[in-house]
Amino acid sequence: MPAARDRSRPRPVPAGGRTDADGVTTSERILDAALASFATRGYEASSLDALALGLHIRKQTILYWFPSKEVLLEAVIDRSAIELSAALEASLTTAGTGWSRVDAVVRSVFRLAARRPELLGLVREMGRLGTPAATRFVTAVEPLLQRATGFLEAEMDAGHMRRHDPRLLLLAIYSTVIGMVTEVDVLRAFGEEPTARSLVRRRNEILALLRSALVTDSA
Amino acid sequence: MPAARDRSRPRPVPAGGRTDADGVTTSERILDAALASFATRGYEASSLDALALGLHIRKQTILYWFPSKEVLLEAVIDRSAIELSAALEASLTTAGTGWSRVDAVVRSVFRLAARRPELLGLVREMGRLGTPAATRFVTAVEPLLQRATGFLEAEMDAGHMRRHDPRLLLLAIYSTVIGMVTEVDVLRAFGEEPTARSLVRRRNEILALLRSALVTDSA
DNA sequence: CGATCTGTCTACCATATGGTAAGTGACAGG
DNA sequence: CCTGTCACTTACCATATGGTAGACAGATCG
Repeated sequence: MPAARDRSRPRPVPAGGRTDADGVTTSERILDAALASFATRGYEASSLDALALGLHIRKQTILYWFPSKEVLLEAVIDRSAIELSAALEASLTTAGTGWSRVDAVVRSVFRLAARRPELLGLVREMGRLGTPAATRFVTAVEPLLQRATGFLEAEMDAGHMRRHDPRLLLLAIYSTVIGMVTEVDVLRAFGEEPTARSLVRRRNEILALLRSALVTDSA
Repeated sequence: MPAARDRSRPRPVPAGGRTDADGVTTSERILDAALASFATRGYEASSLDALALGLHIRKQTILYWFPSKEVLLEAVIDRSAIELSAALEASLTTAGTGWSRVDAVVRSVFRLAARRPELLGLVREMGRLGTPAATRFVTAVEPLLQRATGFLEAEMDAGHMRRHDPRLLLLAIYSTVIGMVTEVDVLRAFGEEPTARSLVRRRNEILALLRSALVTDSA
């Protein structure tokens, strides 16, 4: 028997529903589809009807699990933030020190770009969604930022990396990587097709660039 | 008497209209407002009614000058591409050689970010607008890309810059600069308020970063 | 077996949106 | 002065959108 849920108001943060053939709950399927659509078409351009159509479901079912489109967005953001954090945390804990750590994180972001591009697409969408949504996301990822700036600062203090403002440096790295990974159309304009091969090339280019920008003597 | 215009179909690329107190034509005012709205709220989220309201004009006036929302978008893109190209071309011709040239271009982009943020906002929006619109924009800016890659390649050949794939390098620079200039919310999350002061700081950070990444010996 | 609850669906609705059709006033030229 | 054109408006319209209300089927449980 699943845990009892609030009955007065529908349900704030649902996690259940009828389970389909693969054992995936309805609300999960909705979240997946919503993430994909928000990340590519954008939030405003994604209609609940279109979402429902793609899921072979009626719009009302979506509104049953997520009482409004905005709540759905928040749920998508929260889930994505968790998944993103988990992936990065994992790569952080297994990584070594110094440059190899930066290397590992960048690689893991590109791996994510290959495996779950929607996640990074959503990150890129954050900027457009404006303060409320973006704040929600950033808050969730905040601890990661702290760790990262702390690490960079330590490396600079130790003389392993050229001195920069750690926050701004991180911001620059973030912009570069996200851009290189998500701006498909601009990429195409630069003659880069969105293939796996091209992705690897871009990853290596960024790593080379960052390395010459950051590393002072040995790794 | 203004030049005669096509009478059968309304008009493909208008440039006129009644001139307001400051001598600005209606169609110009529409383009201005549309650019601002597209760049901040996004294309899909910008409604013609809202646009018209802000201009103290009826929606039909917009549709009189631009027969559809999409045509309006194209007009905005075209005009912005021209303005952007002009600004960059100008900074390119007055700039020297080697690193100082890169420096000059980056500076001019940041100057643009301060003076006409909507322009860069629109550039950022291109990615989301998908292939048709993005293609249009890129096509218009293409010659600039050619010049830029050619320049980078020459500098690398001359040994003034570390060797990288010029196209990918340019793409990385583009991503970084655009991100640093437009991602206000993410910026805020990093503790950077969108002030002029902060903009200068970010500019200098990027310049320092690029310099250590690119320059080999002397400038 | 009957009551209840859960998940989904059908039936609507108010509003907003892009767009069409048909005016209306100002003004220029014959 | 009259006619036509230009710039802009009022009147509509079809469609799409997010959301509400309520029915209905199946499971669960007393």
